[in-house]
Amino acid sequence: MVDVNSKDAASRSLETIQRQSSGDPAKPPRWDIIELLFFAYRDFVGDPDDVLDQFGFGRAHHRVVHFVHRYPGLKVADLLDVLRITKQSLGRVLKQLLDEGYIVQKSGEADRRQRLLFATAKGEALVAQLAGLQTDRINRALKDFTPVEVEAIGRFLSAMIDRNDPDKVLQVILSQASAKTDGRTNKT
Amino acid sequence: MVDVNSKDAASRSLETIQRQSSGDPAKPPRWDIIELLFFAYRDFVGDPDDVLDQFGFGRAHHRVVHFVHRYPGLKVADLLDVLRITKQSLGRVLKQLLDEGYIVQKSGEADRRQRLLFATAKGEALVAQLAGLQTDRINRALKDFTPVEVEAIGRFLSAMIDRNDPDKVLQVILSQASAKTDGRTNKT
DNA sequence: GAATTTACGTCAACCATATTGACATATCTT
DNA sequence: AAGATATGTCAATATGGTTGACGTAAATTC
Repeated sequence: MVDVNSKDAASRSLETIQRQSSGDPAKPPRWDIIELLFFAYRDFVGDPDDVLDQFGFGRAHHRVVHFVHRYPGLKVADLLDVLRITKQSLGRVLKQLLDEGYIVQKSGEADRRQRLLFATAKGEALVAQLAGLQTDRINRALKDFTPVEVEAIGRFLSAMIDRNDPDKVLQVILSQASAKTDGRTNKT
Repeated sequence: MVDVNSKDAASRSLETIQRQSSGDPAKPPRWDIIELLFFAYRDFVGDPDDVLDQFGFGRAHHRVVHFVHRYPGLKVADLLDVLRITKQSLGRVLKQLLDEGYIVQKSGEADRRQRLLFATAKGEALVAQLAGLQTDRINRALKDFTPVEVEAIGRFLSAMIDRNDPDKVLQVILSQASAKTDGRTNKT
């Protein structure tokens, strides 16, 4: 069992630490958000795992096929920026997805060195299935929230993301997110 | 570059998929939340990485020492529930943290088979430093939010977590989260 | 009190996913 | 023609996860 004197010991050490690290007791750690994020993400990414298993895939494959599906014509270099892994690491799982027909490559027209990536119907179906599971969880969670609250949640997640990031895909996502926010803000 | 006909192709294939998988066009995937969560969590857990590197540790060590610090007297079995890994996998990183003095074990008084885990001062300092980085990001993100909005964000994260989970630590966290919510709700 | 179950540890093999470093090829840019 | 860029590939290595088997001590049950 979790020791119920947790609160006791935790808060005692907390005070000590505050002074040690920053000397600013006005900025206590956000334990609540830190831990809620951990568990929320754990369960969120856990949903697709069983399905992926059936396909003989892992989370790496999910990430790749997801972003390729969502941003058709994505370059390999873009994908590396998004996933923040090396090309060698990407290579392995990308090759599997290509070999098994979830993704296809086309040479860029303007720059024929580029390999533009596209999801096949097979790839789209897989992404849709996985996104369906995650969407169900999200819809369940948002069931009793007002549109204004939902907007605030999106704005928070968006604000948690690094801005100084030359990631093309991220730019699209953030501009879409702020477009929605602007719309709502005007209405208010 | 991300192909700018993304929107085009993505929405075309989307309609197709909706009908395929569920036949319910009223439940489009929540692409926005799905992707915001991915990027937010990527950057959120990315903060501690550099510090951990300096200590010769990885994210696995972070998770272990974090929960031990936060819930002093945590049993090994509890930790396994929280982290959802096997004892063999936990064993490796736990042994390192014990050997290097970030964590200590005590036998349970009531049940002497149990090894209750406690963070040392060294362990607490590490957790505090890492939590400081993540707290900075959270505070930055929440800077312009109203208390009501912040409460909604916590409620959302909480609602994203599986309920049917006999995890003791999680029960504490969720009860704390709902306690806060209740307080605010009464005030409203 | 003996048998069984529980909590934990450990050995060993293996797998997925990541890394660094070196090098190759085709293509674009200068 | 020279150099830079986009991608692919070979090889070695690290981290963190898995399954399976087995051991020990302590609690529980019969």
